[in-house]
Amino acid sequence: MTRKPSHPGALLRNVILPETGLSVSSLATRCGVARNTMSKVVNERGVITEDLAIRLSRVLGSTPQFWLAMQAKLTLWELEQKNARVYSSMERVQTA
Amino acid sequence: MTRKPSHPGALLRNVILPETGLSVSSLATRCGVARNTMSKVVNERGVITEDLAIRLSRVLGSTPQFWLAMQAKLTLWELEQKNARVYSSMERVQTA
DNA sequence: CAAAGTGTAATCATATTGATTACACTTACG
DNA sequence: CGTAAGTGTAATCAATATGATTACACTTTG
Repeated sequence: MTRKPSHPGALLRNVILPETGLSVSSLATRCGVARNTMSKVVNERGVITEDLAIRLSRVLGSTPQFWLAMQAKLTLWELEQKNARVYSSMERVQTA
Repeated sequence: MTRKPSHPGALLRNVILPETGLSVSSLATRCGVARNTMSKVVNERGVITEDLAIRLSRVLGSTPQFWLAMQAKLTLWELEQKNARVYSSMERVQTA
């Protein structure tokens, strides 16, 4: 049981926006999404979808996989917490 | 522009199911999902969600990230094809 | 003051996800 | 033969997710 992985929005908010000098609004505009959508992500109330991962990578210059992997770590962690019972009841198949 | 990445279902269908001797039905049961859901994935008409990635990793013994990464490659490829115009119209921010 | 940026909420249309149910087909086996 | 198990597939449905739009109130900066 590890610590809760950080939300991609934290990286945007704490590092990338300050570094680039971009505002939430301008990042949203550049990515072609609503300001609201980007604000939710930056404030850790929204999810990085495949589409947004591509858009962020185009504008900010990393790979879509980077953003998706960061989001996946968090989503997987939350799911494991929520469904721990269910998951741990499943048995591993013998690899032969 | 690379070739279309293979669907995770192909790996299940061509390698893992034969290797383990599992049927689609029994894999579905072990994973705790409907037979229908698993059949769609195996026949490349369904998506590996985070939840299913965890279930598969529990039963088959790889990491959720493995299944998600494989799915993501395909999903990203399809998105890039579909929205090529939109994505290529976005400008990269100067890294300073 | 005014303008720009911000967080946030409500609403809405659309899409996704997965269970359920059903049908038809094949294969194995008594 | 017939019966059971496995299969692909489709329709339906409920629950959820996603994101645009609109709106409001607040802060900061010129």
